[in-house]
Amino acid sequence: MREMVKAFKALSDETRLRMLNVLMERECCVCEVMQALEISQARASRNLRALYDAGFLKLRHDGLWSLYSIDKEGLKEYSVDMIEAVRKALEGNETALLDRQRLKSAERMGPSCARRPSA
Amino acid sequence: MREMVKAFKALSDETRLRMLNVLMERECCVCEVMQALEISQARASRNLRALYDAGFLKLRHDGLWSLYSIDKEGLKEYSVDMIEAVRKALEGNETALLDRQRLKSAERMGPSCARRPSA
DNA sequence: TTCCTACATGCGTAATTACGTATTTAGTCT
DNA sequence: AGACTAAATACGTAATTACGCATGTAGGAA
Repeated sequence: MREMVKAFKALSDETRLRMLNVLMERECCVCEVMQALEISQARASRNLRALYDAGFLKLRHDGLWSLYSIDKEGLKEYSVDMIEAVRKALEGNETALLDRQRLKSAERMGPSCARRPSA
Repeated sequence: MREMVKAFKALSDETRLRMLNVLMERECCVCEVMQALEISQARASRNLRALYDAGFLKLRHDGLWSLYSIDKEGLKEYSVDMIEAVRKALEGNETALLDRQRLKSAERMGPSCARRPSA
């Protein structure tokens, strides 16, 4: 769950989407991304790391360089069917289970909102 | 592009993911969601609206009630293959095109980072 | 009309996020 | 060793986001 929030948060930024776009071309070092997007080095480094932490990028080191590339498996995790992905991310989650439970019991108990129009 | 950022932003919040989880059960009015998640009315209303604005929910009004339900088509837009979804979201985008161009021309011109290790 | 309910929203505040600048860390070379 | 380069990060700041509280809006019933 926390994982999924982090993943979506990583994708909800224009700079990082542009980075994915560039990395689709090929594996890049930080300064290539920085030049391609015309952003500062610190900004490139930080945003690449965010994508990496969220599981969307692979990282390998070659001497002085940090080489980032797309982790297709990481991206695909949320690809097949987002509805199912959300459900899966929440189904082991205690809070989410309670949410559903409370929704269902509300059907029987008729709380303050019992007069809800029938679906 | 702005659309996609907004969509991911809407999904990058625990409250809203829990809402999707509950709405998978069935269409709900605001106060049902509010009760299921045990959150305030204002919070429920605002976060449902955020999901709606991002294109993930459908909304119909029945008298006094606002009934939200999952818009499966909206969710599926980002479902088939997220890699392709990102690419599509960016391919008409001028900035993104420039990003790619700069990346490619860097190969030829050998800027300050010309000594990048071969891929 | 008046009252009640369901929902939306304006406002202020606290928390989070993004970024630039400057610095640090670490690999490479002489 | 010292110089140079790629990348990471600490710090301060501005912008954004999420929320509670209070209020506003509108449908329905009396």
